[in-house]
This record gives sequence, structure tokens and C-alpha cells, in this order.
Amino acid sequence: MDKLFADIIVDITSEKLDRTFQYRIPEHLREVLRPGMQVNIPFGNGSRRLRGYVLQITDCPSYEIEKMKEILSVAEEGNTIEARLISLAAWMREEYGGTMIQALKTVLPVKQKMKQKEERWITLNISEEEAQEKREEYKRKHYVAKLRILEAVLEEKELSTSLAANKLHVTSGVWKSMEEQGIFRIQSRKVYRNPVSASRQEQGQVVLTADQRRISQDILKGWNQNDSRPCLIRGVTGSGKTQVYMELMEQVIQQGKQAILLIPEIALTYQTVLRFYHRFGDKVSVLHSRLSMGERSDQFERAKRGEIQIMIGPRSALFTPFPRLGLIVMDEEHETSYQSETTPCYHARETAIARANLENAYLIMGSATPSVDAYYQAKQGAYRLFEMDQRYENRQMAAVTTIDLREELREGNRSILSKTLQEKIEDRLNKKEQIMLFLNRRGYAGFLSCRSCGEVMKCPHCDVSLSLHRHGRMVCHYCGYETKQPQGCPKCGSPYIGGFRAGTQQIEDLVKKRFPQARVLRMDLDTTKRKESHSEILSAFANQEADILIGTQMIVKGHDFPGVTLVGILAADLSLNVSDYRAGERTFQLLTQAVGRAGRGEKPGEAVIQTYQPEHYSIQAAIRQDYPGFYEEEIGYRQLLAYPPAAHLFAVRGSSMDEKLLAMGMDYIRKFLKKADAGQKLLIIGPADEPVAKVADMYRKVLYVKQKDHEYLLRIKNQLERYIEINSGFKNIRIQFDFNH
DNA sequence: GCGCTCCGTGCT
DNA sequence: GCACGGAGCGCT
Repeated sequence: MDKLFADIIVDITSEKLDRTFQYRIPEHLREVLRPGMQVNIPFGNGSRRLRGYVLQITDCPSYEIEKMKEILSVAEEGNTIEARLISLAAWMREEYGGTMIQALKTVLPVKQKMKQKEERWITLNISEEEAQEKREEYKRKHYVAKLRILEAVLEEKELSTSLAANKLHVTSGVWKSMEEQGIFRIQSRKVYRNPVSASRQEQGQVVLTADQRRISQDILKGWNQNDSRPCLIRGVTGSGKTQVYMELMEQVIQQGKQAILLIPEIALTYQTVLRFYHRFGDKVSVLHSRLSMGERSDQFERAKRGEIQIMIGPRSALFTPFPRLGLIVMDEEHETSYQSETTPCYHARETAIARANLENAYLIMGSATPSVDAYYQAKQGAYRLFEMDQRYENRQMAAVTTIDLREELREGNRSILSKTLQEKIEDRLNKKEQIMLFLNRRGYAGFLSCRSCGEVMKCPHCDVSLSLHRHGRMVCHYCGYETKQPQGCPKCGSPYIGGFRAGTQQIEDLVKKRFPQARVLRMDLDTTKRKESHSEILSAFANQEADILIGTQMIVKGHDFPGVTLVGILAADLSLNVSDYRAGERTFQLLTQAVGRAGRGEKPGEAVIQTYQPEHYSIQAAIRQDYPGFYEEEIGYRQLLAYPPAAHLFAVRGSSMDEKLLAMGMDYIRKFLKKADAGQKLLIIGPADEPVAKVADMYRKVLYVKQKDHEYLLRIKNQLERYIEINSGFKNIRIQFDFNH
């Protein structure tokens, strides 16, 4: 006997119901019912007929069988937006692991208990004189409540019902009866807060540049010929990709369809949004991190009802429930914020492709420095590739000077500011022009490098930097390789070997000491903790209230400062030494962006790149602003070491309070994978500690599996999921799966 | 989400 | 004592 019960989810969007309920499966459905099906079920006190979603079929009851109700019937799937989003969730679960509930919650966000309590307002419905008469009457009759509220309305002209209840202690019965007698009028005023209020500006004819026109026409031509492949636009900063997006959105909207614009959170600024408001007016809505869950689902609700045509927002805007989605645009495609950090660890690019397929919509991605993954797909022909190398008004690229920090040391300058950079800063200060100093220290994990020759301690097996741990241990976070910290440089023997220790704080002190006349602003995690401080600092700098802005990567993303003519990159190779196979890619992207910050105004710009490894291809390519050159080098290296996109990298991440249990569990997973891999096609690496091996008392380990065949890996992943589910030994270990991340 | 019960309040 | 609305709760 089996297939007796089904775990069913009723309505995930309500916080109170975001769990499963178990139902009996009637005889005639036992052979038919499958997880993923939608069914009609009786629910609640009156056994209202509701639509439910089958998550799991089982033969063991988890509720008293007598009280369990029976499934009524299998529902017609219907091509509703919900049905399409549910199948997207199913795809995400299959692709990224986790439970169906987690996937559903990501796609159909749970409404927080927001009582979108509509405010109702009480106004007088009779003349002032009549009201005065009523007032006397109430006084005579000792109708205290009616008197209080009448006097308040006379006083204020307009009174909200909540105020009446809370401040005046008058219950609704009172004003209801007064409304019936015609004394009051009660109107509800439902105000949809539009996150940005700006009116559409009537623009003259939008004039596209030749490049912009060519690309939008090419893309349209492809669509008309039923080429539904995603499009990737590589366009240098300032080439005007946004104009192309807007042009194509216009086309889609004219066909009665809707569009989603994805942008990384950090680039979601007032200016960006304003451009779209000016062109599309109130057809546009914005999702941003400041919105509460309630306000967010409000925006989704408006999208569903067809009140808006364009949704702008970060990763999660991808799930906007538009009834007829026509186009998804993904700007700054290479940004890391498109990767979700919580289960399901989905990537917005892959998920956008999946959604576009389900909805028959088109996808456009754009970036000045596309991810190696995306460019590889484009080169393989899976995406259509478009390139724009012309800058707006043919503005010049910044001139780049490279400083070899090893030589600076040889000449006796041990400061982080090279002589050349100091001279150039002095010069700009005299000319009253602005300067940005960028310290590239993303994901800084104590690596070890030689000040003399630039040599970095690397893992002999994985070609990523070793991380410095306590007691002089050097550890690889991919395979777990371990060695002792050397006393001198293994290459040149120099004793000047150590971790890089300079924060933005120290640099600020140094700059202030060296240039006492300069007004200096610093922007990093410390100075931007307060909510608004991020934009305060940026606008202060934009208003020329400071001469020098010092900061981490947050200063180089998406902000234009026309007054900046010099960008100093203090240690370009810092991000090369992160223990991550994408370090080279990240470095190239950051440097290209940083160099692009110089000379956005009329005056030509200049950039100074200081580095210990001037010969590294990422830095060389960034100096030349040469994406294709960088890509060729990088893809060769990925192919050699079987990293994505040349192969698929599948990570199994485990975390537990119990260190020993975790180590054992991860070991069992390794053994299971070895056994499941009958064809011996898998390359299994690890398990090793995560870069941060312990977070909030949870120990963390990771195991990597490399393989070219995606389908094969998916099959292995599913087997592994079942194995973990069945074995009670994994009860106290949290396992998370992760593709190509 | 809906429908049920419980409880406080205003008013005759 | 009655009517009504708000809050809290359970739904398989």
C-alpha cells in the first residue's frame, strides 16, 4: 500500500499558510497524481474549495487520518501567471537544489503581515448650522461619543477613522450610524505610494547614435525572424546601452507587453530611475531595498493588474508577475549581486533565460565587461553578441600610467602612494580638479606576498592564493592543501614577505598628512553604516565639497563625477589574490570600471595603476581597456584547469554546529559521489574549509565537483539529494548546493 | 486567505 | 442586554 497521502501547499503568499497540509489521495487519483500538480482541495471551516500544489506523495501520515480531508480533483493547469511562476520555481528547485517551498517562496514572495489598512476619512455631510444644532441635541441627550466626534470633525474638517478610534475612543458603530443619518460622509482614499514621483517630460524625438540604431535594429530583425536567443551587448562605458534598452522596451510596450529591467542594487540610483521616468512616465515602477515586504507585494500587485508596464529593480524584480512579459533587460550583467546567497542559490542570468523561455519573452544583457560565462556563451553561439566600442561624442579614454610597486620599494619608497601618484595629486589639487583613490580590497583574505618580487603564495593544485591562518598555516580553500608559512620569499629569498595591511582609514590619514590643504572624503563600510550616508557622501563629492574621495569598490560603480580627472588605483593586484578562480575576472572588471571613472566630463582623464604584478594579463588588459584580449587569456586558463564555463563546477556546502559530525558527513558525501560516479567522469576536490570556516558557531565545509556534462552532474546531484534525505546521519548538517559559483 | 470565537465598548 | 468590530486562531 502506498501513494496514500499528499503534502500540499495551499497559498504560499500568505505568511500563515506557508507550510504544507496533508490530504488523503482518493482511489481514482493514486496512479495519476504526481508532485508538481495543481489540485482542488477543501480547506478551512467551511471546506472552501481551494487550489493547492502537490509537493510530495507519501505513504506515512503525519496527521490524524480521521481528521484528514480528501483531494477533490486534479485542477486544469491553465496558463495563468501563477502557473508559469510555479513552473519557474520547479525549474529552480531542479537546477539549484533545496526544497520546493524555498523555491516557491523565492518566486512568489510571502506577504508580510502588512495590513494594507486603507485609511478612511470622515467629513461633514451637512451644513455648519445643522451641525451646530446636532451638537446641542447631543449635549442635551448626553451622547458623549457622538458629541466628541462631531466636535472633532467640526474642528479638523477631516478626520481619519483610525484617529477617531485611537485618540477619541469612539468605535466604528458610532460614526457608521451617523453616516447613515447623513451627518457624515466617509470616503476611503487608497494612496499607492509611488517610490519616485516624477512626471513624464515630453521629449523631442530621441536621436540614437549610429551604433545604437544599428544594434536595436539588428536585435529587432532577429526577433522578427523568430530568433529568440538571449542577446549580449558589450558596450564600453559611455556608449549608451541604456538608449538601446529604452528603444526596445518601447517596441515591446507598443505590442501590449511588459518589460523588466534588472540592475544591481548598487547602481539603483535616483538618476538611473529618473531617465526611465522621463521617457515612460508612470508606466514605470521601482523595487528597491528600502521598500517593506508589504510595499513590495503592492508593486507586484499593480504589475499583475496591468497598471504598470516596466518594473525596475534588483535580482528579485525578475519575478514580477506581469501578465504578458515581453522583455527582460539585465544591465551590468557581470555584477556579483545577480547571484543569490540564500537557498535556492539562483543566478539571475540563468533564471532570466528560464523565465524568458517559459513566457516567450526576449532577454537582453549588457555590460562593459561581460562575465566570462556570458561572453563564452555568446562566442559559442548560444547568445547573440553585439559590440559597441564607440564612446558617446567620441570622448577619449583615460590615459593610463602603470607604477611597479616593487621598483618603488627598491628606490626606498615604502609608502602606498608612489612618487608619480603624489606628483599628479599635487598637480590636480593646484588646478582645483577632483581625484578618486581606489583601494581594491574585495573579499580580502590574508594572503601572503613578496614586497620585493611580487610573488604570491599559491596552491600547487588549484592555482588560487593560499590563505594565511593562525599559527603560521597556509591553507587552500578549494582542496584543503596546507603548508607552513615560509620565512623568506621562496622565489627571490627576500625577507620582505607578509600580508597586505592597509585599510582606507590608514590611507586617509596618510593623504591628509601629505596634502594638508586637501579636503578629503572617505567611503567604505565604516563610513556608510548609516542609512543615507552612502548617497550623502557621493552627492557631497559631486557638489565639489571635497577634492579627494578615498574608497573601496563602492566608489567605482555607476556614479559619474564630471569633475574627476585623476583616478589612482592603489594596489591593483589585491583582488587578484582572493582565493577564488574568478579573481582575474573580478580584477579586470574592477580596474576597467575604475579607469572609466576618470574624465567623464569635458576635460580628459588620467588613471594611475599601482601594482606588484604589472605583467599579469588582467592588469595589462585593463590598462589597454581591452576586453577581447582579456577574454582570450582568461578562457585559456579556465579550459586548462577545467573551471567554468569550460566545465561545470558543482559545490556541496555543508554547515553544522558539530565540527566532527560535519567532517564525517562531508566525507560520506565524497564517498557517495565516488560510488555514484560509475563512469569515473567526475573530478572531486575537497572537502575543505570554507574561506570563513566558522560563522555564528556553525562550522562550514565545501566540496567541489568538476564535470563538463551538465546533465550528468544534475543526475548525480539528484541522487545525492535523495541519499542525504534518507540518511538520518545528516539531520544536524545543513547541506546546500551551488552551481558554477 | 476565510470564518470562527472571544471580548471590550457604546448606547438605550 | 444588544450590536458591532477588532484581535486571535486554526485550517490537514
